[in-house]
Amino acid sequence: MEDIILEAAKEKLRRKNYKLTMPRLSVIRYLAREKGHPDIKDLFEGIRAEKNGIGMATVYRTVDLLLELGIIKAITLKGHYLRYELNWPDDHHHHLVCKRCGHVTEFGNCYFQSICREIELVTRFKIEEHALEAYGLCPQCLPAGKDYSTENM
Amino acid sequence: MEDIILEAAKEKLRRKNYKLTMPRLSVIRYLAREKGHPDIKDLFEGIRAEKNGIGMATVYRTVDLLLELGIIKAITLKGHYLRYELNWPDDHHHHLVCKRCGHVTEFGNCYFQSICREIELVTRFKIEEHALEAYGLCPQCLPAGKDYSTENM
DNA sequence: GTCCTTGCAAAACATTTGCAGCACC
DNA sequence: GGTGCTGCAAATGTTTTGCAAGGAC
Repeated sequence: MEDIILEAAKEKLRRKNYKLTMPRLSVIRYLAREKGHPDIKDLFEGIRAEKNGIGMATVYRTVDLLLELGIIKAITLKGHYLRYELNWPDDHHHHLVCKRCGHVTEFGNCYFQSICREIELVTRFKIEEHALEAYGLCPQCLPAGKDYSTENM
Repeated sequence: MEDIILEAAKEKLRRKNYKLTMPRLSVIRYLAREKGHPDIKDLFEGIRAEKNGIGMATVYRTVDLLLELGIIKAITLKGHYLRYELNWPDDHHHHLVCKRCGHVTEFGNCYFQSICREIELVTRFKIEEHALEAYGLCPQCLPAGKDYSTENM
């Protein structure tokens, strides 16, 4: 699993004459291991904990590079720092965020493509990508006994 | 038009013993006038230009308060600062951002409610709100002669 | 008059840059 | 041995806080 990403990453780096160095490897490994959509500080602290000596500046530079090469993706959630995840091929999903504990879950059902052309005709934009985030309460934070009705959207 | 928001704002402020002061009024007026989804710096500079003397700290505090009272809303776009807009009642829309010039357009077609319950059943979350952002090229930035086909999403 | 609110300055925090030394072909 | 990469420290940029003075009610 992780190997697919790693091989693809090596290839993308090589193609632009970048090296697969320890910090770069660490960031990819960390993201492959931690499914929790860490932010830049989580990355820094997590990597520093396992392998002392990495600097904050290096994490910023590494993340920028991996983003640019499409090896990782950034997700933007309401009022928080950017969070990062690996960019698996053909993995189209969105995020569901618990307003109480902050836990992030992924969901795949996305019917945006089906209305995309309609919006393109109305706005005359050419749409290239999109992001959808839903906010609510996760099963753990949801008081027991309440049902799952949809309102206030 | 603007009066509706202003009256609602006054009422919400009064109810919590806050006053309708000049900076608060300026932020509301600025957002009513400028449709361009300004960020915090735009607000600061725009307001300072018309009425000298406002401080950055005040803009931060004002925006926080107006957000808390639901008088304005924040929108989170990829890799940029938070942007703000007035919170009109019953106005459900999303944003379409030009990747080249940064221009933000609104669109109203949103069929997320119809799949919301499906996602709630799968994830066991209770969904309370959502945000959808689309990124692409606006008509001005789109090279002439190209068509509006949908791909790479 | 009483609080709340403000602007300014300073503090705290986040991000970027410059650079000498290291690591890897 | 040349090139790119790193960690550190310093510079820069952003947000928050403390506080005395001013303003809304």
